[in-house]
Amino acid sequence: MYLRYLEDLDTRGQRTASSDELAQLCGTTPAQVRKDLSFFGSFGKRGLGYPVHELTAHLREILGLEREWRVIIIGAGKIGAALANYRGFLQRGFRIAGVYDKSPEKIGHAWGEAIVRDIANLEQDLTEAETLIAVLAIPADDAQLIVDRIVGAGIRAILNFAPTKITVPAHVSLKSVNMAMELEGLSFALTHAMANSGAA
Amino acid sequence: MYLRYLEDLDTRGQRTASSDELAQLCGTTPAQVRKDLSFFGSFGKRGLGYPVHELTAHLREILGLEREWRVIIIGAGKIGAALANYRGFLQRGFRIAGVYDKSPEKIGHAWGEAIVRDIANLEQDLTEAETLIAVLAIPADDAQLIVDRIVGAGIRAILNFAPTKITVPAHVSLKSVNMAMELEGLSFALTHAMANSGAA
DNA sequence: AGGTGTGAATTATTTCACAGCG
DNA sequence: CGCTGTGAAATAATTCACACCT
Repeated sequence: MYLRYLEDLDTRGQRTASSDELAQLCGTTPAQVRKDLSFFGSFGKRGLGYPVHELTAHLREILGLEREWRVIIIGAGKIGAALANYRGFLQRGFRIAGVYDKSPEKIGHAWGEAIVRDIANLEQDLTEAETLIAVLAIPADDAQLIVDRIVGAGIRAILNFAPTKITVPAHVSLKSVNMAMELEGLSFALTHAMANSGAA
Repeated sequence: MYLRYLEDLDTRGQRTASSDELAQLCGTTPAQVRKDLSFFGSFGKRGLGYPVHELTAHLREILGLEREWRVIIIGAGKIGAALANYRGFLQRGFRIAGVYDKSPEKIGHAWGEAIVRDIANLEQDLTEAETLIAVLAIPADDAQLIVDRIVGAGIRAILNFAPTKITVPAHVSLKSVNMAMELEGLSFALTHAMANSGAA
């Protein structure tokens, strides 16, 4: 999050930013900003704030964004399409290395830059070029099966959009996004008329 | 999350579930399950566990899912399409009440059940039928502007997919999903080879 | 003055452990 | 017995507040 706003500031040519300013942008507190950043090092200058450009580079380094990551998308449905076209990915060093599906109607069709490949080729393709990240955009039923396969084929991180729990070995990182659950959270908030201070 | 798994158990005809079992399913601890549920009431039976069907109903009630929510989708791009087609929404009581866009090529075209409407009609439409939830699937640049408009028109909860911070008044609930940020989290985990225990 | 880095104090969350009910 | 509900204990996260640098 800090990186996002620091990049904005950097683009606008701002040289330094105080913890106060970053807190405002990110919707948190100055103390929080200082604690968070100090966990990784001592980047600020007393009396001045944090050097925007330098800190941006530091955070990129910390997040492992200096290299390019090959990402495969599994599932050439609507969600897969949305993800493949999402500019944010390329801009931040994530290259769509392939899109896979199992349905014959989709295999072979061009898809943005890529061509939809048969999911049967997966293991083969993954051994040819190191690909560690997979985005899962398939129905819930197939999810765990596919996960086991891609983990077996060497995938080390998964971003899951299938609305189901999936299990991975300890050496694999997993993040899940469940859109229905997000809406239910909003339903709860509306039902209980809770306060919200407008954070992002 | 509990609701999701309880519904599964209910469908399979299971009558009761212990905090141990729920913890296993949800990837948490039995103590956590009991604390969480006890916050809302005393649903379990000692020696037996929680009555699945009954608890499911309680949670639906708590989450405000007994009623139907009208949801509008703003932005008829790829992400909007993915969301409009997402079954999970309807299954859980969220009815797509309209899809809006500003681009003339898209307006008027059928779109699943709905027809893409001109975003200029927004205020009008919203006053005709109570609609409190909006899903934002538009580019970052337009986001805050649109948010101000829909909030002005009476929207009280927003699920934001635009990769930018948006600000809302205190009475409006906001959840943001930032896919690039999720991937960056995975990049960090890979770079630092952290452990992960396979939670959902 | 202006603003970081960081121990100490506070507040929140999670886990423990056990009394008590079915 | 088995398993919940819940105070008490242990951890974790956030905020305070101030020494210290520029």
